[in-house]
Amino acid sequence: MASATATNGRETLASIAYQRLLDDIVGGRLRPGSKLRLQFLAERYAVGNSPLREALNRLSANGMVQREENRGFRVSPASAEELSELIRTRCWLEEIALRESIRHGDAAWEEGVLVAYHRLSKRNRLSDEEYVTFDGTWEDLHRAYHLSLLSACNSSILLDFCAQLHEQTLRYRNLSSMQAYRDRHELDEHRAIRDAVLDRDADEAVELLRAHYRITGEIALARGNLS
Amino acid sequence: MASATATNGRETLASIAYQRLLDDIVGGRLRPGSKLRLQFLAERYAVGNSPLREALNRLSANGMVQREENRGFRVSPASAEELSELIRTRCWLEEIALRESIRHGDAAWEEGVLVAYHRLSKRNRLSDEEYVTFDGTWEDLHRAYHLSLLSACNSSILLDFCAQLHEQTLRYRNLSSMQAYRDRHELDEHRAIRDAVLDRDADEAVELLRAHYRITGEIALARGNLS
DNA sequence: CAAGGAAACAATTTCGAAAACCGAGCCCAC
DNA sequence: GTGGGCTCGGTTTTCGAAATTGTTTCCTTG
Repeated sequence: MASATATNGRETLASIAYQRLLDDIVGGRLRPGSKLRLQFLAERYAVGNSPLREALNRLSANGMVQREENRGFRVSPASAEELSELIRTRCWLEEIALRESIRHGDAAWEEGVLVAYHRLSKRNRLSDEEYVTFDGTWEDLHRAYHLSLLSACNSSILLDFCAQLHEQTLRYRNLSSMQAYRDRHELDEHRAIRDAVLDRDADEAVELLRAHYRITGEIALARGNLS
Repeated sequence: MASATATNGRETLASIAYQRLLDDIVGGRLRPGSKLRLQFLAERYAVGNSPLREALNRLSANGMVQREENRGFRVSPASAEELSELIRTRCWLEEIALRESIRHGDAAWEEGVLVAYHRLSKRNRLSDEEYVTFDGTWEDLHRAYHLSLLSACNSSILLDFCAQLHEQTLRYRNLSSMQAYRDRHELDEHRAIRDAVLDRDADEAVELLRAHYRITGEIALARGNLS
């Protein structure tokens, strides 16, 4: 998510805290708007004061937590308005990135899309228990697939913004009841997008991608309990 | 720059350090790629270890400094490639924001643009010594003007991204020799953009804005000493 | 002489405690 | 009754030192 960060050999406590905080916020286990007391977090993650503050400061810079001077941190609140703004913005940015990718992507990019889709679809068919892998969770594969579509846009900055927006919308998704997604045939949508992309049909691909996000947003809006 | 931050009454040392670091990096006084030793910074800004680390972590999340685990921080390197990527991305994002603003902006927005341009032009004509004001430096007014153009785009997220890109390009501008900008008639360009915007001529406004950024980029590229 | 490894040094990272701060409750004057 | 100031508990913010990690140097060994 953070492009300006090279993860070296030994991980630091601050980075571990960052990851776990991000997971808990995106996963909805830390509710929107809730206060993040340092003592509570220190017990929860078994790390000290300083690494926690570093992690929280990083998160505050990309919008996951809010900071108020001398009043500590809280999880960024969630609202229907912000969600629709998020999706609107995401559609704008990903349209650009996707068109550029389709225009400039080479063979390696095509193969990357293909592989990312393949992994996602495999993961989709198999249950968690059957499919033991190091490729990561379904969410990881899903993120990897979507970013692979955009990865040839020739702007790591734009790609980074898109990744941030992905994370933000993922939070809303996790906040709404998971049952809402039962009747969704996401894999079909993902396949259709893949096909349009590999056909280099930019207009079609963009339309499918936007519909994909619109539907996600509508489901989250309809069934979400945002507080 | 950071939307998720409410600046309350009393300022904290971390925020002061953040501001001063940002100023020094954007202003080019801390060279791209140079190591940011904590002891050095602590003396320079007369703050302790912890607030510094917090500031650096915030900056690392929006790309101004790079972080390497267990190896500290350094100013993000600058390169001709990154500059052109920056400008390309900026043109994409601001085109969207400007079109949306022109489409949705109300009377208050128009007046905001007008006032922002007025302040900038006033500052332009007068020297620093004559024009004593609390409106801020030329750079502040310049930023305020450009953001006012986009402010009615109905996406604070997009606006935030644009502000980040503005800051990044400002750094490149400051890295190149200031003499390079001598023959530039920026105010004319700003006025032309303003007029097109107030006429609600989106195509014209976008074209002028992109040209504005392209020229800035070319000057910085031609005359910049980026290391 | 090259390669490997221990030791000394320098920097970052983390901890524990001190200081500063906010908010609430309370008292008192008006 | 009401408003202003004061203290007090809880929290955040900051500091100084300890622990950890990375780096360089120098010595030994093959």
